Amino acid sequence: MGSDLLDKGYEPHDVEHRWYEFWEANDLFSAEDQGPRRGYALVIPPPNVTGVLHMGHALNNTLQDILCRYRRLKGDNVLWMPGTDHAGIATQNVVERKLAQEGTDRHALGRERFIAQVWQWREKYGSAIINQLKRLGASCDWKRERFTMDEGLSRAVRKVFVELYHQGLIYRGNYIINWCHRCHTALADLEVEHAEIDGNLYHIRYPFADGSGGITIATTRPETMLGDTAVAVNPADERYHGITATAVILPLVNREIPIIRDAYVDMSFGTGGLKVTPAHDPNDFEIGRRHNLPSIKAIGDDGRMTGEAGRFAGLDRFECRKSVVQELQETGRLEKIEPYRHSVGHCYRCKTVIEPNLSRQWFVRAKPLAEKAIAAVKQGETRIIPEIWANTYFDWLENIRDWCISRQIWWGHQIPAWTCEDCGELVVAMQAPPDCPKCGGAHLVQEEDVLDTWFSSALWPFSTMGWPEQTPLLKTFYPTAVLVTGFDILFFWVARMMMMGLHFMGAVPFRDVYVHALVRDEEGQKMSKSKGNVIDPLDIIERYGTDAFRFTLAAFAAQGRDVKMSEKRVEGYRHFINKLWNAARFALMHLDRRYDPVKLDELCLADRWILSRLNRVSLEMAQALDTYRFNDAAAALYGFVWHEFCDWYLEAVKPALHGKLAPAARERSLGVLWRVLHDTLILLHPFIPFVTEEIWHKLPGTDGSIMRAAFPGEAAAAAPPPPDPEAEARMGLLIDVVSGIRNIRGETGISPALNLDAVVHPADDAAKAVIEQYRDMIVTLARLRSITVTDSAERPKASATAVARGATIHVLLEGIVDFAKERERMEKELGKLAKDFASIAKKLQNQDFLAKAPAEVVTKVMDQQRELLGRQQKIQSNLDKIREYGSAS
RNA sequence: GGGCGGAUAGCUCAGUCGGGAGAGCGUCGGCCUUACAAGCCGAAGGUCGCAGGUUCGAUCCCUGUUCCGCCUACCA
Repeated sequence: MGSDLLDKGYEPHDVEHRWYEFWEANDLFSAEDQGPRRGYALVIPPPNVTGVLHMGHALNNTLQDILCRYRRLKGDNVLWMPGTDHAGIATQNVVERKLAQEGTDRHALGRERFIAQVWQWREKYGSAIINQLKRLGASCDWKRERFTMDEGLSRAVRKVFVELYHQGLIYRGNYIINWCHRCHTALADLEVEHAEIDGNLYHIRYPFADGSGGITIATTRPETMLGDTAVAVNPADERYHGITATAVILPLVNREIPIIRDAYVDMSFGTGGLKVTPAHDPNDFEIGRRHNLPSIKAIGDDGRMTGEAGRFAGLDRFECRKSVVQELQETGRLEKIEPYRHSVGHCYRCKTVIEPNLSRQWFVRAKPLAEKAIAAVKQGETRIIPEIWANTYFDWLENIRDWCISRQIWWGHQIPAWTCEDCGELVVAMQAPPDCPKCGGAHLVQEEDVLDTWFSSALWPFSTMGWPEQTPLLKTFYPTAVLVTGFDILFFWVARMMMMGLHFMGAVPFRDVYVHALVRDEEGQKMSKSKGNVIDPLDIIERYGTDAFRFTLAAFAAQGRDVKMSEKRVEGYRHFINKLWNAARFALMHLDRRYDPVKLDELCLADRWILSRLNRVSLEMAQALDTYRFNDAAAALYGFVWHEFCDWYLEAVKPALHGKLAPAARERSLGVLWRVLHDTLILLHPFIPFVTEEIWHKLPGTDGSIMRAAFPGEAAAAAPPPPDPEAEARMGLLIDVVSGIRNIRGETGISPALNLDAVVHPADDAAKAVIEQYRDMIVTLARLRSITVTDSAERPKASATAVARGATIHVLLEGIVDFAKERERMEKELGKLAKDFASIAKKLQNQDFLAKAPAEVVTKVMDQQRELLGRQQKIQSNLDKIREYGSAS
C-alpha cells in the first residue's frame, strides 16, 4: 500500500516505451550461440526494406512474439532472427522516383553511383519498419539483425549460385519470360498476377499467298501480328484438309508466312486458325520450336515497337494496337471485333500489363529440388499447420516450372558469371576470375543482371546464421522450430526455402510451418489503399495501446479463418487490459511482500478453487500454444482473469482481505492472491508484454524482468498445486446458490441495496456442510441480511425460489415483491424445463436408443432426466403455493 | 478450366470421439456495492445455408445444391 498504488486507469504510452528500452538495455532478447538449454529458433519473414508496418506484419509478428516469449518462459534458449530483405524491384523503384524528382535518372548516374544512392537511401529510411516492429513489442534478437545484401548473406548467395550452376541446376537460355515494361525486367511466373479484363477478340483475315482464299484468325493482341511467323491449324481439322495453299500473306506487313499444322490448335475456337508469334507468346514459342520457325521481336523491352514492326516502329504497344486495328479496318482485313473477357497478367510490383517476351535469362531447374521439398513434408520432417495448406504446397511443387531468377535491374546480387570477350567462354565463380580459363584472355565482363530477391530470401534460415561457415549458431538453431507466415508467400518463399534448405543444409529449414490468415477490414474486404479501408496498426497502437492490439490479434487468430479487424474490437480488449490493471491495483492495496508457498490444507474453499483453476488454465494455455491455437489460449486467459479471478475470487476473499475475518485467514488468502496474480501475469505476458511487465515490477517480491520468470510448473518455478476437482465442485455449488439468489433479485426487480433473507435447503449432507461452512461467503456475494440452512423441504410463506445443483433456495419476499411477477418468473422457468425435459424423455422412450447407445450415454441421459424432474417438481410445488398465497393476499 | 475455404445469436466468430448449441461485442432491465461506469448484477436472443442420405441419435459423417471469398491455369 502507499506510494506504489496504481493509477485508476491504465495508460499505455509511457509504460510501453519505458519497458521496451529496459528490455533492450538488459539484453533480454538475446539468444546464446550455444548452451545447455534447448534451442528454439524462428527467422522473421523479412519485411521489405522499403516497407511500412501493415496489419499483415502486425499479426505475423505478434504471433511470433507470443511464441518466443512463451518459449523463454518455458526455459528455452530462444533465437528470433530479425532482418529485412533488399526488395530489388521495389527499392529500385523508390530510389528511381526520388531521382526523377531531382530531375535525373539512374542511367545518368551510372550503375555504381546509383547503387551507392540506394545504400544511402537504405541507411536513412531502411530501419523504419524495424522501429515499427519494436512498437509492436517484438522481442527479436536485434543485435543479430541481417539484411539480404549484407556481405555474409551475399557470399551465401554467390556460393549457392555457383554450386547450383556447376550441378547443372542453374542454366542460361533464350526463353519466353514475363516482361514488365515499366520495371524493365523479367519476372518469374509467380510474380505475375492474373486479372480478368474486358478486352476484345479481333478476327483478322490472312489471305493465302496463292490468292485462293484465306484463313481467319482471332487474337486479343492484334499488334503482335507484326511478329507473326506462321499461321497454324489443327491437322485433324477437316475445314483445312482441302486447301492447297502453303502460305499466307501477313496483312499490313505483306510478309509471306507458312501455314503449319500443329495439334496444339483448338479446333473449336473461332475458325480454328491460330496466328503464331513465337517471340511474344509462350505457346507460340513452343510451336515455333517444334516447327523451326523464326522468332520476330516486334515489341521491344521498352514497350515500344521495334524496327521489325516496320512503319509502326517506335509506337507504344497500346498505341500500336489502335493503329493496327485502324489499318486493318481500312484495308478490309478486319472481319469483326467482339467483346471478350479474358485473364491478363500484371506485374505484382507495379500492376503494369505483362508482355510475354523472348529474352536470354537465367533459370533454376526446379524439378529435382522440388521433389525433395515434397518428400520432406510427406515424411513429416516439416509439418504444415493447418494441414489444409499442405495440399496447396504439394500441388504447386508437383507442377513446378523452371524459375527465372535473373532481373534486369541494378539493385541486387549481381550474377557471378563472366563472359570472355575474346573467346566467348562463360565462367561462373565466387570471385571475378583474373583471366579466361579457356583462352587466357583478360577481357572478362560480368553479367549485368542481378538475382531475384527471392533467390536470396530462399537462403534466409541458414544464411542469417552464418552459412557457408559451420557456425555454432547453425548447430544450435538449425533446423528452426517454426516458420510463421501468411499463405500469400507459401510459394514465393516457404517452398523455396524448403528446396534450398534441403539441398544445401541436407535438412529442412523448419520443423513446423504455421500458416496464418489474412487481416481484412470489418466487412471482410482485403485492405487496400485504393479502397481506402486500410487501418494503420500504428494508429491503433497509439490510440489503444500495443497490448490491447496484440490481444485482439491473438484472440481473432483462429486457424483457417481471416482476421477481421476493427477499432471496436480493439476497444473491447482494451477494457480487458484495464480490467487486469484494476485487479492488480486492488491486489496491490493489500500485498506488501513476497508470500511463502501456500499450504493447501489450511486454505479456504475460494483459495483452493482459484489455485485449481489457475493450474488448469496454465495447462490449457500451454497446450493451445503448443498447437498454434492462439485464439484458444487468449480466450482461456480472458475468461479466467475476468470471470473467475475478478468476478468470483476477488469478491469472495474481500472480507478476509478487509480484515473482517481472522488475521490468519487474511494471511492465507494474501498468499494465494499473490501467487495467483504472480502466475497469471506470467501466463499473460506473451500476449500483453507491457502491462504485465509494469504490474510485475509493482508486485512485491518479484525480481527483475518478467521475461526472466519461469512458466508455472517449469523447473525454476514453484510447482502449482494440482487440479482439485473437489474444490471445484464445492465452489460450483456456492456459485450456483449465489447466482440463484441474484437471479431472483434481478428478475423480480429488487434493489441491489436491499439485503435479503434467504432459507437454503441442501439436497444432501455434503452440500449442507459446504453451505454451512461458507454461509458468510453466500451472505456477502448475494447481499443477504441472513441465511438459514434448514433440513425442511417446506417452502416459507411469501418467498421466491431458485433451484440450484444441490440446494433449493428461498428468498423471503414478504412485503418486498409483487407476487404476480414472481409467478411469472416461475412459469417461465417451468416452461424452459419442460422443453429440456421433452427432448430427454423422447430419447428415453426410444427403444433403439436404449438398446444401441453406449451404456454410459444412457446413464448420463437418465441422470439428466432425474435432475430435471426434481427441479421441475420443486418449482411446480412452489408455484402452486405462490398461487395460493397470491390469491390469499 | 481445376482446386480450396466459409455459411452457427443482431454483429464477429469458437465448437478436433456423432450424445442436452457457446464466447466476445451489441441489445434490454437494474445498479456510482470503498479495484475497475473502460465497471457490477440480471435477462432476452439460434430450423447451426437449403434438400436428401447414413445412424438409436447429425452443427459434426456422406451426396447433391445455393450464395460468398480465395488460390491456381499458356484456350488464342
